Amino acid sequence: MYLETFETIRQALAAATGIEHPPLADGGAHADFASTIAFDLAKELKRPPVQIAVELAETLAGDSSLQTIRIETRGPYINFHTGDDFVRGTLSQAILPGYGNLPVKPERIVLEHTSANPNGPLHVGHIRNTIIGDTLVRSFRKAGYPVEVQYYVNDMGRQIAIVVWGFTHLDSAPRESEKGDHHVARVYIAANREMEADPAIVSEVDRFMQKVEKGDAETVSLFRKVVSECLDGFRETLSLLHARHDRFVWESDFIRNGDTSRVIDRLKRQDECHQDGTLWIDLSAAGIEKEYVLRRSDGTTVYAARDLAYHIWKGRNFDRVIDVLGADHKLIGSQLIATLKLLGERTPEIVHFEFVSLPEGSMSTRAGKFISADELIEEVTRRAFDEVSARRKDLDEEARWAIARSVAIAAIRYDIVKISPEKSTVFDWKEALDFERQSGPYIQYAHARACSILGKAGEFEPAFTLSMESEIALAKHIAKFPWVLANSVRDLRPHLIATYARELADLFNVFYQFEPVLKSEGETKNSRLTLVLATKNTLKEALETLGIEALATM
RNA sequence: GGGCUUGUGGCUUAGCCAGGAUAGAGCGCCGGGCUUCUAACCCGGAUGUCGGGGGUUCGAAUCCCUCCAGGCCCGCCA
Repeated sequence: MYLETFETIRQALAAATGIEHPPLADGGAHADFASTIAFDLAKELKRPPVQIAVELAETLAGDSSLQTIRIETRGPYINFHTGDDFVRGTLSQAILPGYGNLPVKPERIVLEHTSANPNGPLHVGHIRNTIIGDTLVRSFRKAGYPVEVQYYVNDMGRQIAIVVWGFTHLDSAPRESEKGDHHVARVYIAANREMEADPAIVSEVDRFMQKVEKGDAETVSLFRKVVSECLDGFRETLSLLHARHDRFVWESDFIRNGDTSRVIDRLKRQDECHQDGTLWIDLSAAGIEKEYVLRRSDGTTVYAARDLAYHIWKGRNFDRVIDVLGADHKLIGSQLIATLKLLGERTPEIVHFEFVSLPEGSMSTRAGKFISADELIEEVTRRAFDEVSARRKDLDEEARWAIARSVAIAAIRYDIVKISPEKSTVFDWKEALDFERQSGPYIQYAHARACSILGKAGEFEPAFTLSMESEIALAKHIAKFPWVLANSVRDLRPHLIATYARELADLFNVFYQFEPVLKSEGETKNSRLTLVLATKNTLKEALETLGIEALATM
């Protein structure tokens, strides 16, 4: 109802003023919708905006498409108030499964996220990428787009060569029940220590890199083995976080299939391409002064070259290419885009997020300075179990663990997604372990409360007569869900969904506090039950878009 | 040094791109509310030079300039 009503008013405003895109916004505390168009016209008509607003309001009142909308002016502002039909329309949509789904679109999207180097477990910085990426994937799918999710496996970088050196030169047996990614990290950290002590090892690592690029079978299989071991660990962690990739794309494939040398050959024909030892691209025309090196003087390619091949492949197979990358990739992201433009290829839309650091400083896999996602999940789950156990003595242990696991992921995902990606953050255990307001569990709890009421109510006849302030406010917020989803997808900003879901839970809790449902009667009871069902459904859809389970009980 | 980015009550933050009506929340603090649909809840109170300064505008947290502070980047790493 929100999107439709918004459009109706916008068109009426356009018709009344002749302005093609009249300003119209959410009315906030003042109204359902509001326009400041009188300010714009005041300058043009050289008349006071208040007068213009009054006249415009009169014209709009005569518009047949706005019959159910109350129009008033407040000084120069024109405010629009929706009526009963808006609430009725909203609730009848919101009680249906899949509420918020937007029309199916033909554009196919490939979205790449996480793509951490397989040299150690995912840590609390990496999962910011995962959670932003996965929430975007879910949002896009709900918004009607077919999406393929890819993980780009950097399987031939220097870090992996270091790991391989460690596996072949150090005591590298896995420990009892050690996850593959943690095992790889241990060897990687040890190998780095050895390298610091003996710089001669660097040339041995270089040899591994040359051999893998040439396709030396034994070396390739060594690389594959350690990378696979690490990826198995990643998959386990990602699955705990409810993030799923459709495809893992291996970087080395773009060497083997010739795509990398093909893109370099194409670039050689460009004036911007220079070969003086290294092969590099001059992107100064795009405002980038840094040389974009694609090939080393020893003839091996660098990451950037393979990344170009990967992006060309994505661009040719999909209509939109979206990458979620850390802010440290901003420069190379713009270099990548500038080079793809040079070649006339499709360019990616890149969502950058800022770093997560620890109170003692930035994280480093090499130095072993990080909090792994696995540790985080384990600790938060333990705390959630204590919390559930304290509240639900009626449940057996297995049931409590099940709720705790779900609550823990809700807490983690929400804690991360609620912050705008452009803010750098310092990881804080206290916040990670907070299950109260502005948390994932808080929203899950509102959903569980709604489920509880509906479970006790049994069958009922939908009704739409709402009159209390908290009822109307809740219904009007439910109306905004498709609009918020559309904005989130348009701006590539998943945290809008997080904010929305929290506000919805807030409004439901206020309604819950003041208006009894099961103890009310007749039309009022059915209307409140309808409102509770609509809320439950919207909370569920919003939570699932955030990758959080909508628990029926907790 | 250059580039990008962030700076909003004690702490965490929304709002900024597409400028408008008293700057929203949460934590913490103070005071209330469970024989009532799950208190992971709700209500009330105190707390703000929206980093500083200048500018544009009828109007600036929002746009521009400048300064200050934090983060990130500036590899033949990825």
